[in-house]
Amino acid sequence: MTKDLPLLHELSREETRLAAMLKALGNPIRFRMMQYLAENQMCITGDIVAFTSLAQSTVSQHLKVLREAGLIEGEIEGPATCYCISSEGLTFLKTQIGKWLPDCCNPVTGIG
Amino acid sequence: MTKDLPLLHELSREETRLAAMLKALGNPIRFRMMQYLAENQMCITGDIVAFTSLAQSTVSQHLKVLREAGLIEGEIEGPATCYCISSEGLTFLKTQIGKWLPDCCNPVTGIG
DNA sequence: TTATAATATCGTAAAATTACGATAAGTTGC
DNA sequence: GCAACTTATCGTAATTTTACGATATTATAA
Repeated sequence: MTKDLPLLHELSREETRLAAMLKALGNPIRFRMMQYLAENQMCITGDIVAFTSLAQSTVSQHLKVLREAGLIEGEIEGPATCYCISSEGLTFLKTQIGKWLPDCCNPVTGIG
Repeated sequence: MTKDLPLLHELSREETRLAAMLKALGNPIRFRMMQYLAENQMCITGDIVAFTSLAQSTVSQHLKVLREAGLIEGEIEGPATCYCISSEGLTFLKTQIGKWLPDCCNPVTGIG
């Protein structure tokens, strides 16, 4: 599962999680899905399928990527699955990005 | 160049740029390269090649991705190229992520 | 001009991602 | 039990990404 990076040292656990989140969000469709989930608070897979005009299996696959990255949470609601944005995940993302590379290019002061 | 998203509406210009940055940073090697550039303020391609144990052409390709995402800047210094983190780019990234999905899961208060 | 040095680009093979249809798995109601 | 409904997973083709060696390209020095 964990591939060796051809670098002098590995990323920390937190850095690895952050990079995985960034990778998941780097896909425009998943990026847009997150926005849709935020707008609607929560929704079921079928809503997103209707929203995207993608095949149901494709949407389910994208949701799996977002879920495994810890960006969304899914709960079974009867025959459907109800997805919502993971508050913990989004907080982690914003916190980590906010303090990322602090010695360089501070976003408030511009000093770095 | 611009692919149509199979979604009800496209991403804005800023959202598209943000997604491209996230995609570039989603690769662990490029993520690590950014850290290395931040640690060393700036460095030439050869430094990163020695740092990573990747082929020179591969490193050059990754640097191109980071540069096209607006995350780093390269300046020709004699026969070499001197790279540094783009202050504007990193500021954009942090600012955009900071205010992304504001109606959901505020990182400070947790209300949303 | 020639040689050296550093990097970018080209061509290509391997790996990963993306998307789809088909199918399986689960829940609800009869 | 069965049928209807929703979603997840499987198998697979097309595309993209990644990595490499080989080859330009550009700058410096003699």
